[in-house]
Amino acid sequence: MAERYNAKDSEPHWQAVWAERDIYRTRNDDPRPKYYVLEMFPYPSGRIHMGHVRNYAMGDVVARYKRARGFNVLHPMGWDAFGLPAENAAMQNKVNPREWTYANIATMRAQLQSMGLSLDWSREIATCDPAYYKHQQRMFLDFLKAGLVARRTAKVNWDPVDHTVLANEQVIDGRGWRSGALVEQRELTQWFLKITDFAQDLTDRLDTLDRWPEKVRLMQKNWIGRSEGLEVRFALESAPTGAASEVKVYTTRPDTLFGAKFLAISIDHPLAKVLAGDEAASGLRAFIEECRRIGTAQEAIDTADKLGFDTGLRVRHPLDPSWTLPVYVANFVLMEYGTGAVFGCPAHDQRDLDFANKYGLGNTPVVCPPDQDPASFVVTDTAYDGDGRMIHSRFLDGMTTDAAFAAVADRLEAETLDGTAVAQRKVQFRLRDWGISRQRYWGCPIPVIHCDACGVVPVPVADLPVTLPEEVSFDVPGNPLERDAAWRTISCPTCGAAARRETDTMDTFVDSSWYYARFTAPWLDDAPTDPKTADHWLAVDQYIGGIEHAILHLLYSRFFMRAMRETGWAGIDEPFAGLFTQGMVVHETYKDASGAWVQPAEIRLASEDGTRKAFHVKTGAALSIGPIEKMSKSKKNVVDPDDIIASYGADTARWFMLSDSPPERDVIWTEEGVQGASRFVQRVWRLANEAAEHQGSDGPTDLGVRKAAHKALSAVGEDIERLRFNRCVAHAYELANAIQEALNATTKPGRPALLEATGILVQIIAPMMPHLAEACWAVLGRDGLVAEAAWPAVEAGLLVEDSVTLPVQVNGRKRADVTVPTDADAAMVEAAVLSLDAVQRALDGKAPRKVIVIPRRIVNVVA
RNA sequence: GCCCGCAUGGCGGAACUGGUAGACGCGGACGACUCAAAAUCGUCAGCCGCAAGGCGUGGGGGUUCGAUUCCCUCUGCGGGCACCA
Repeated sequence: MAERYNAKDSEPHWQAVWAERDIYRTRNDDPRPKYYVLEMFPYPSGRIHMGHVRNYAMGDVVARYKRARGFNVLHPMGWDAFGLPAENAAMQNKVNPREWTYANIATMRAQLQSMGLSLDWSREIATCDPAYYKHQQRMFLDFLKAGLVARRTAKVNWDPVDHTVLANEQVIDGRGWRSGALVEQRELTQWFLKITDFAQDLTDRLDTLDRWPEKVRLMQKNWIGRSEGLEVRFALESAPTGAASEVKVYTTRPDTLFGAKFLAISIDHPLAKVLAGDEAASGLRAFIEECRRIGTAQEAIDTADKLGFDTGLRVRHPLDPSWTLPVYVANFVLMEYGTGAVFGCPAHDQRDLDFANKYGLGNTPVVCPPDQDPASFVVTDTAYDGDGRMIHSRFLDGMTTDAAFAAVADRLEAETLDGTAVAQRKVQFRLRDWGISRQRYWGCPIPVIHCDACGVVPVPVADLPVTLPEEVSFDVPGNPLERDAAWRTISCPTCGAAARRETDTMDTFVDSSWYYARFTAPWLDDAPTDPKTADHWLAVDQYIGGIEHAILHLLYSRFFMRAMRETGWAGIDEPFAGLFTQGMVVHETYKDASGAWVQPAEIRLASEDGTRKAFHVKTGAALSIGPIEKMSKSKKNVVDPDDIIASYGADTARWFMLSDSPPERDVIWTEEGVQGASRFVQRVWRLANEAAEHQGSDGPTDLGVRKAAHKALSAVGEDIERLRFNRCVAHAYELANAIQEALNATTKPGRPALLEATGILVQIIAPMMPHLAEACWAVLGRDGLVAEAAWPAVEAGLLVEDSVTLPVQVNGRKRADVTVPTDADAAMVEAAVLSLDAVQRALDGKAPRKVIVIPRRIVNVVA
């Protein structure tokens, strides 16, 4: 009798063997076809959590499987190591952010290594390492030279808790993505990466990313927000001094131009500023102030009423100069989108209708819905924004909305005002440039110098990296770099005069926008990448991570790859060919009688009267079982991977993470489920030992167990390719059941057949439970390591049966089964079916009208 | 408000491009082994019904010889965007 499998001894042993033989090191000059599998690298927060275990277990299955399939697999790991938590820790615990970060990295690296992941640790990178970020600074300078960087004053999102600026993508529901603080709008001079230069390409190429989840592509598409419209010039009847003589308006609905009732401009529109500058315009100034007061907090915008201020100015209608419209300054018009001015067509835009109704501007419907009578169609409280036929629109009457769009665009593009076209077709995007300035210490310094004489001067490449000062204090809020006079002060590289360093650091999303490219040659000292090597490995064949990066990291990386191509650091533009977004790890919550959360480690579960009950381990007190939620410290429903690995082993944790739910869905962590996984570990170990000891020549059950093995092998291969790990697990269980059954049978299979089947079982589970597989492989007497073994070939002949049992339906209702040769033709099957008693009984004397035979599936007799 | 997605036993889920719904696991019941327990092995189990049989994939309708799968509609849940002109 074999002893119980002891993961605690076995796992470190095999990890040492792998490390000693260095089998996961990847060579760039390996001639085999490449496969790059990557999981989103972690932020070194302190300890890994179950989400990491799930993510990295999935990636490891793919890496190990592809290796067995003969690919040269790149599977690296690193650390997204800059960021605010290090500064917060510094403030709270008086530790240096660098020391804090590197200590966390050491802890987490050991944790990941205890999982037995097949990672090439020789390529490990940390983004806070000057050896990494100096290349990032180099690329920033290249981008600057290539015109992909802008410095400008803009309204930005200010997080008052973290004391820093946030990009639009980092504001969730009006709050900072990290601090949760209500974001304010501030006008600041900032560095921007010009992601909008690629807006069209970023949206177009989404269609080619056929191995991305549809959901993510759609989210990015909506975020980029491409729209086609017309930019129309409205001439002012009389322009105030100092202002332009016209107002430009961007519209996606030029077809509704005859329904226009007013023009509205943003409070930040140049015309509004000119008007507000007038001595007498105190009313307008007060209005703008009022809007600003309401407008700073995002939350207020959601509930704010439409407010307008009549300027008294009028503009000429572009299609009829004798027709004039009033010009309002309105709080709902955004300066950042389009031209900062809109024309209001109340009948066909709800927002315009609300505004018009409030200020008594009326409405004229110009699009008649298909189911309405043009003579009687009116709009009162609900705008109609659908398609239809044009009415009350002069030369457009009777046209479809699409035709009217084209007709208006054609006419206004042909007409001129002061010598140039009245309008032109334009494409607009919702996407804004990526503001990367952060007023924080623990980030990559932006490598520029501010000189009073020369302006903004790039740091010479030879002077890179611009490193962070070692000694920092966080006694006062704000950016320590700004207070560090010694660090800040520098002479101008151009004129030599006293100058100062840029004290903003880069958004940490910059760090993670190119790490996948750095992994291809992380040892390079004089360049971010070797472009040939980068192009060899990229795109990443399979990228795996959380859905929360659907826009942020994944969009930034797509931009960065393009910027790297423009500056010669790579030749491709899409970094991730295959993307998979995994679900979260969730867990039940528990509360004691006082309503305090209790963590799972302190829980004992029991079944009483058929219902699950929870008790406190120490006090024995009954606890209430609450809803299943994402693991979080606040709800205390967290399970520590270290605890699980210590008590069950890494293989059990990995197996359970892959087993219960489809990988894209949330998985519920349960104690029972882990125990089930643990039982299976022991079961495989027992089967391997029994098989190794099993004697006997060929037996009658040989074919059965071999068929089961090859069927499972074939299915698992297919399912790993499609990342359906839960099905792989099910197939492994089925094969184990079949082997068990063969061993229990009175006439047992022969030794060779049993060893073959068990060997296949071991290889099937190897990508998921590599330590156990290695131990079983040795027990079975196989050569070398299963981690280096080739994936076994499926014997196709074993997948087909000689005969099949088909269900027989009569009028769609199952009445019998029929067993026929697999290659039987329809006529033979039909004859066999009609001779069945059950079928004749069901037909009840009626003649069959039709017999439908779906080969190897089903037979349906229609009477 | 707009745009997506999802809904299957007590639970997690499976079902290839329309072809036996409920694989596999968890939980459950029973049996074997044991002085006993654990572990292990085996048997059973969608629901109603003694049975024959009937009903069953959120509700209603449709297409089809046949629908968890396709179409329409309603309900519920989840996600994304949200003054974007």
